[in-house]
Amino acid sequence: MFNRALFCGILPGTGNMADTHNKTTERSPGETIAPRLRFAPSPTGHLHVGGARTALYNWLYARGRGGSFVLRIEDTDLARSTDESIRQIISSLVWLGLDWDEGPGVGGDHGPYRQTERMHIYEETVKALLASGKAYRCYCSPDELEHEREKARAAGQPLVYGGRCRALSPEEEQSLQTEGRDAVIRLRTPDTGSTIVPDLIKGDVEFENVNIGDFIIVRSSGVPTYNFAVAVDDASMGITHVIRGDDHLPNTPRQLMLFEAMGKKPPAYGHLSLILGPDRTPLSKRHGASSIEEFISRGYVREALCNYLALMGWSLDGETTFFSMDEMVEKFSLERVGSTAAAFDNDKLLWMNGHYIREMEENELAKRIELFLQDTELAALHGHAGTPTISALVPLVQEKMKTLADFVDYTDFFFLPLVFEEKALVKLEKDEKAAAVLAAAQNVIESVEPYDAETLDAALRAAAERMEIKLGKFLQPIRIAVSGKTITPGMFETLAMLGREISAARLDAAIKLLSPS
RNA sequence: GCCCCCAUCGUCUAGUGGCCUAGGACACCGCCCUUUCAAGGCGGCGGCGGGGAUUCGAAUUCCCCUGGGGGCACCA
Repeated sequence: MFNRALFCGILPGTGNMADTHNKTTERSPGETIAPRLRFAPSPTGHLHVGGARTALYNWLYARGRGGSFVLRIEDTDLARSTDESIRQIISSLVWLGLDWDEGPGVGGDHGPYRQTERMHIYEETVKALLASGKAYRCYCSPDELEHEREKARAAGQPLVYGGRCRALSPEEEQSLQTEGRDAVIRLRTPDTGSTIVPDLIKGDVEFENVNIGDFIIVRSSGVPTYNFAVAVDDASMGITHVIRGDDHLPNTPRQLMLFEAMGKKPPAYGHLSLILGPDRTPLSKRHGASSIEEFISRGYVREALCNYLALMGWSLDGETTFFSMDEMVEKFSLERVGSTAAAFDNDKLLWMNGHYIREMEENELAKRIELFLQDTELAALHGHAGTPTISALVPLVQEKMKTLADFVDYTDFFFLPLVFEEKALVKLEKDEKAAAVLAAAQNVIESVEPYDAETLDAALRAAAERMEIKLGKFLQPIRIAVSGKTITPGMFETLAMLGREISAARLDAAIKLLSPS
C-alpha cells in the first residue's frame, strides 16, 4: 500500500501529522488495510465519459483489493446542483455496473453522503480551525479581491490572496463587522517552502507555497468551498486513495494543507490525464455523444463502454484488448495507468461494441434489445399479429449489429408497412432482369414445400441457375422487393421469417410496380 | 501574466539503455471468403515533435525549445 513516510513533513513546522481517529485506517505494522475509494461527482450535469472512467478506475481498484467504493455527492455549489443530475448520474453508474458500498440509496457508517447534508461536520471543523488560529476571517470584498488580482497580473505575480486580513486585531474585526462587511473564512497557509503531492500516477509534483496563498474554505454564505468540503469528507470518511481527473492536481496541495491543519493523514492521490475529443481539443457537446446516457440511447452496451473506457489510460500489456469486468477487476493496477491524455475514438468504441454484441448469448442480446426498445413504438409490434419476436430475429442480425439501434434498421420491415429506400428503389428499377427474377421468385415462394429457409435456399438457387444469373445478382431484387432495402439479414432466413403470404404479397406489389402500365 | 501536467503510427497504446530494421488494436487501402451488408482470414500503408547533452550505444536519462492540456474563483 502507500508509504506513510511520503506524507510526513509536507509542511515542515506546522504541527504534527496526527493519526486519524478512524478505525479503518489504524493498523499494526505489516498489516495492510482495506482501501476505501470514492467517486465524488458534483451534480451539475450528466455523467460524462471522463467521469465514468474516473468512477470505473476507483471502482476497479476497490473491487480488486477487497476495498470499499463510496459514492459521495458534492453539491456545495447550490446554484448549479440539481436533484435531476443526481438521479441521472446514479442511473448511469448503475447501468455501467459500478455499484457502491456506501452512498445514496445504500447508506453506510460514514454518512450522510451528500455534502449539503454534512454542514454540521464542516462547521465543527471550521470552529476548531478558527480557535487554533489555523483559519481566520477575511472581510475583503469580491471587488477588492478582483482589483488585487488585476494588479498581480499586471505585475507578473501569481494571482493569490495578499493576506490583508491575516492579522486583524479584535478591534479591527469589530469595526469591519459594524461596517456591515461579510466575512469569508480562509486557511492560514505557509508563505515559504513548497508542498509536494506524491502522486501515484505522475510521481512527486512540487508546488511553491507562494503560489497558493490563503484560500477560502467557507463562503460568506456559510457554505464550505469545494476544497474544504472534500478534505473534510475524505478525512472523515476514511478515504485511502483518491483517483480523479488531472484538473484537480493543482487543488491537491490545498487539500494537503487542510489535512495538515486538521491533523489528519491524507489519502494517496492519483491524477488521471483528461480525455480529449477526437480532434484532441477538450471533449465537449460538439463532439457528439459524451454523456453516458447518450451512449445508452445510441445502443451501446455496458461491456463495451467499460472495456473501452478502461483502455483510455490503462493497459495490461499493450496486447490484450478484451476484458470482462471480472478480468478488469483482477488485472487493474495504478502502475499500469499512463499519464498521457487520450483522445476519444468513436470508431474503436463502435467496433468494440459490435464485438460484445456478437459475443453475447442470444437470449441476453434479445433482452438488451427489448430493454433498448422499451417505450418506443416498435416495442409493441414485436410478436404481435403474426410478426416475429425479437428472439426469433436475433440470430438473423446478431452478426451484423454494431449497436442495439442497428436492430431496428435491420428488422423494421418485418413489422412495419413496406417503405422503399430511395437508393433501393433506384437500384430495383435499373435492374433489367428484375421483373423476370421477381416472377421466378414468386413462383418458388408460392410452391415451395415446406416453406422454410433450407428449402427456399435450394429452390431459389436452382431458379437462379436456370436463369443463368449469379445468386447474388438474383437475390438482390428480391431483397429490395420484400424489405425496401439493399441491406438485410440473409435472404432465405428473411423470406422464411416473413412467411409465405407476406413475401408473396410484397413480390407481387414489386412486380406490379415494375410492369409498365 | 503566474503555476502544474503531458509528448511513440491519424487514434488507443506496448516499450523503463543494447532483445526495436519500434510490437498490438481501431481506422484506412488491397486480396480472399461471400447472398447484400457486416463478420472473418491474409497482406499493406503508417510513428519515436525539434535541438543539444550523457553513453561504446538512446524511443527509453538530463536540459532547452515547440506543441497540447489543466489550474490560478465566495465553481467543482
